[in-house]
Amino acid sequence: MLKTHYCGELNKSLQGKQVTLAGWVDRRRDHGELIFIDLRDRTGIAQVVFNPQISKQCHEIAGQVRNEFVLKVTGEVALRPSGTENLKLPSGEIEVIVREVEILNASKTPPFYINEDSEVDENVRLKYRYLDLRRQRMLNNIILRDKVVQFFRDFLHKKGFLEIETPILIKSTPEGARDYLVPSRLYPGSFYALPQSPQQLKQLLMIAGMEKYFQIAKCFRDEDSRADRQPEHTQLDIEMSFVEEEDILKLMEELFTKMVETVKPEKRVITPFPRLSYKEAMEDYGSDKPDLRFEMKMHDLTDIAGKTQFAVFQKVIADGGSVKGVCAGGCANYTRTQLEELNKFVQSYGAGGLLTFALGGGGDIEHLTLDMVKSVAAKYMTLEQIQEIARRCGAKPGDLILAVAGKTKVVNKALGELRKEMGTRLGLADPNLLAFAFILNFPLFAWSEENKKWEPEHHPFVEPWDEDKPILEKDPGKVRAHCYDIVCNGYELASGSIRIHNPELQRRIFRFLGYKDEEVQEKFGGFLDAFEYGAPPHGGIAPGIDRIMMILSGSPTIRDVMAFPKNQNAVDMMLEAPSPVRKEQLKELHIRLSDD
RNA sequence: GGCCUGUUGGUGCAGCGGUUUAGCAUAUCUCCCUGUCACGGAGAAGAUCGCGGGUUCGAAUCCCGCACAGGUCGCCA
Repeated sequence: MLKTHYCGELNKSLQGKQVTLAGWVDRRRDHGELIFIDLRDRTGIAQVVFNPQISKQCHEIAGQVRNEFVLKVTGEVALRPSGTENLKLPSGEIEVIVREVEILNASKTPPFYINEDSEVDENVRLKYRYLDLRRQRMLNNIILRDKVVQFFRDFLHKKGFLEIETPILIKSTPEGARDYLVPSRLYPGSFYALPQSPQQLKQLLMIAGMEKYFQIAKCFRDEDSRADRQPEHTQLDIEMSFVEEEDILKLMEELFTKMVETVKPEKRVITPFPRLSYKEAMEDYGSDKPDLRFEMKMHDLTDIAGKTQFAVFQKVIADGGSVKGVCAGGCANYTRTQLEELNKFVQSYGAGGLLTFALGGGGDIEHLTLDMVKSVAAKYMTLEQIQEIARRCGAKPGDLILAVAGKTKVVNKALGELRKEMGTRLGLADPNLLAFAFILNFPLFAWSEENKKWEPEHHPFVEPWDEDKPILEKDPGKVRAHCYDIVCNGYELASGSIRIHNPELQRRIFRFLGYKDEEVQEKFGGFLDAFEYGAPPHGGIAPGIDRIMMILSGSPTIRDVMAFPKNQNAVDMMLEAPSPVRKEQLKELHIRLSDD
């Protein structure tokens, strides 16, 4: 090794020892005679001092050094002169008096600051990702990620899981996201697909008798990116045999609770994790991934609205829509401009507009009078109706009720987003709280307006509830699934289900979904055959590691917790991928490009 | 594909129709400096204001188109 110690591990106990450090110049402070250099490596920063009276030669070299030069220095660890200690640095009580220095490599001036956490255009950061990763915040994220993954591995191994790799070149499946395809050289016109998840493979591992499987699995989806979505991401993929829904939930609760205790003990977790049905989540928060760090529930006001003379309400209700509201505490004094901003906000999610009731004055809601209420709808409503709305929303004078009327789906989306927005504006979400929750009782099927048929809400291998099996074909919308999500702070962190292991039931589901037998055989044949050979009851789940990291590290995007992410347009700015390939490569793959 | 926002020296920002020779901070370069730690001081250099049109006596500034980026809707079993 070119070094005897790491910068971050230097402290008083090494006083008088000779050490050799190697790392990057974080900062240089040149006082003409004395030169101080903050030498940085993965573990931290150590101040090294160049004194011409100790070594004239070293001092001269230090004079030529610039930021990000790679240095090897040897010298004695010494206590800093009294009064010059730097308490901000872990190694701030000591410094290294340099007697030998070697420039291992020079560096160009970096295109952005490495040594401070300033905003930099993300494209520049991504192009020079290797420099971006030198920055403290990025390094911390990478180190935290390592700890988390290490924890998962240890935890699951202790629970008797086997870590098993599954192939990356697999078969394209018809449903779900768009596949990334890989052309086959040996079979003209045929393609492999990259896994959207190792779903079928992990189920086959259960049939193979592995009983408890996990994998840190790369998953690929050729869909548009988002702040929390990338073309490729990593899942902690888990599958177990002989389990019921409750077993998986218990395991996950322990996994996440202990993970946070281990890697981020300063974060608060509420146990047991709250359990919400999908229906409750949608009704109370307008989302299947509610941010439960604060309450501010949505309340259904449709029945009260129906009794008013307000035409907007009448029309919406006649069309089968709903009216819902939330209470923004203490916001009655919002200005016209602020309200207009919120109005625009809900409109951007497709709502017709935002209806507000500002409840002026003080006291309690029983003493409210009409002239204390500011709302365009007030003149079409009685005081009693407004009071009823206020009571239902839990509003008191001084509060602002925000209501949206329209199609139920739009109302949920728009008001749900507004709820989150108000939570942010009012600082309701405790930044140290990780509000985990299970979302349960998903419907097995959802009606597709687009395709005019029932489609699996999750995927076609999900086990329906036993008591709902009789009505599977008769009342498909009512069939509940053994499907569960884990949400945290407004993100979907994991999704899983108990799978169908009975081939007869599986065939029945496919028949119901409108697949012809040949079609099923062609698309899932190899997979389904396996179920004829003693498939154990099994189920699993797959937490998204990148999203976990986003939340744990407080990062605004998934890109900040991945070493080498792609930008929103799925381009790797550093490697410049994707890129055209040579004609011969295409020819070998039997691919000809079309002109359009 | 739609919508919103942004694009000004290396980086981050200001300027939003006319003394702006485009300003500030920081980085860079030169010189000075023995206790700094976001060291300090003096000076210098560095920008066809994303691209292309248009409006105007005059455009970084207003309008249109395009490109790129971010956010989002659709999409993501």
